[in-house]
Amino acid sequence: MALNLKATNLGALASASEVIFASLREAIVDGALQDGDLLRQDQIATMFNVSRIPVREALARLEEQGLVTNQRYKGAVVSSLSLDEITEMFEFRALLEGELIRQAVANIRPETLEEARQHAEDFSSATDSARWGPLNRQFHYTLYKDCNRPYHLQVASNALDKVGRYLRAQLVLTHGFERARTEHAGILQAVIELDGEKAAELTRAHILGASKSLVTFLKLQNSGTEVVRFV
Amino acid sequence: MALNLKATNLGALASASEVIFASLREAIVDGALQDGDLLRQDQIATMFNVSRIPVREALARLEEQGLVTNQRYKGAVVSSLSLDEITEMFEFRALLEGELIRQAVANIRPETLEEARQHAEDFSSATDSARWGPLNRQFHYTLYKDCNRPYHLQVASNALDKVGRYLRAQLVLTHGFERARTEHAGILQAVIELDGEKAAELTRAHILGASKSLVTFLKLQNSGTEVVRFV
DNA sequence: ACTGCAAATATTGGATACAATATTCAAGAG
DNA sequence: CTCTTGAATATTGTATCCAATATTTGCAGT
Repeated sequence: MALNLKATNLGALASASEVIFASLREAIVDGALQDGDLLRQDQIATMFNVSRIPVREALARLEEQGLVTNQRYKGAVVSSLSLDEITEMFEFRALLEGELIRQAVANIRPETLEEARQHAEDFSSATDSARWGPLNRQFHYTLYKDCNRPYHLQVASNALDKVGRYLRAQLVLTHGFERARTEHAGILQAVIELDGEKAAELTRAHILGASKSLVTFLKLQNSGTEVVRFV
Repeated sequence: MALNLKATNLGALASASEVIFASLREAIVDGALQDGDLLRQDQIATMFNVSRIPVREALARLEEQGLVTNQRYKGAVVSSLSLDEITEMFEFRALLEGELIRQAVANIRPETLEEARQHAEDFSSATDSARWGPLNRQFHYTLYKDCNRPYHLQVASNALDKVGRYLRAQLVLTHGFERARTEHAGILQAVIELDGEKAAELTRAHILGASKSLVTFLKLQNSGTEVVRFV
């Protein structure tokens, strides 16, 4: 008899440390926790009603991802990036995501195209700026989906996580949103035309353009005395 | 009074979990621990004369790096890569390292050139095949050093770590060593000529060529019944 | 012998307890 | 008052212990 159950793999259910890791990660990526924020083991443990052991494991993982910096006997802080580091991250993304979309175009499926079109529309029509970041991500990563290169995708995704906060600032504070709308349309069109090279070039330009406007903006901010918390 | 001491930063000294992490990582990267090997917390803890707590943190970090796979309540095993995954890793390295060397050539310093020349020579003349892996790495990463892109470098280095074992197999078991000698000379020459584009192209070909011969070799092995442990 | 079950053992995940280090604060010297 | 210094407090790193789960072993029935 074929056992027809959608068996959820119980063994794979999340452990406490996994839940905490995912939760902290999300908070950092989308800005609920900000650069330099101190992460106290005890405080986090209390929030999740666990001991510090799984918290420490989560923090170790986050440090390995570069989202958190640990100082022995001092504690963990949310990593912050210098202007140079931000610039480098965007260059990295341009290199990698350009390649991703080129490969994806070679294998693109019609459903993926339709899905991407829908995401582009959702992004365009979103009025709540808090949703721009995730919708932007969905659009791009849907297009990359068919590239058939899981490791490339994961590395790209990690890199995006590290600048997620800054990217949101760019969308919200530098008219990045309006520009992204038209640039997304261009990328989508290139993919529809199955022109991988063009899609790659537009994607790189999209990312590097965002970087440029973000850096310009941050330089202006930095010339003031106060650190700006863009949320 | 100026206190004239060479102060070592005590706070930066390694914790138990860091030592264990580094140790396990090295063992995995250079093959002392092999694909599928089971890592028992208790056993490792005993070896380092500590409790399981720091071991668990080290394993969490290793998992985040992809060198180890954890199964809840079952344990951690050294990650193994399928042929497709190996192929992808080498493609990734080709993309990234090509870019690294191009950027490095643009900023290359004479000392770096001299150092790379020396490493190429050391590699060429090494008779102990156990040293080929590290020497190969030194040659390439010396050339990348001046690229001024620390994040790119770190990601490339992580990717190399994940295939370090397989790369060693390629050098030792497929005449990769002889080919690498001449290919290194070509890359070095391109860098000396400050031809970044050529250096990048040769580096990509070097990596993809190694991938091809490795995959061919592994396919042959896999057609047999036994898993081959190449050390 | 082989299968199915249950107790025994082994192993991991996490809580509690303690040691090592950092930070804060108050008292005394100047 | 300001600066130094040492005790008090806070926080992290690790050991020990217990709970949850997996694996192995022994035994009964066939």
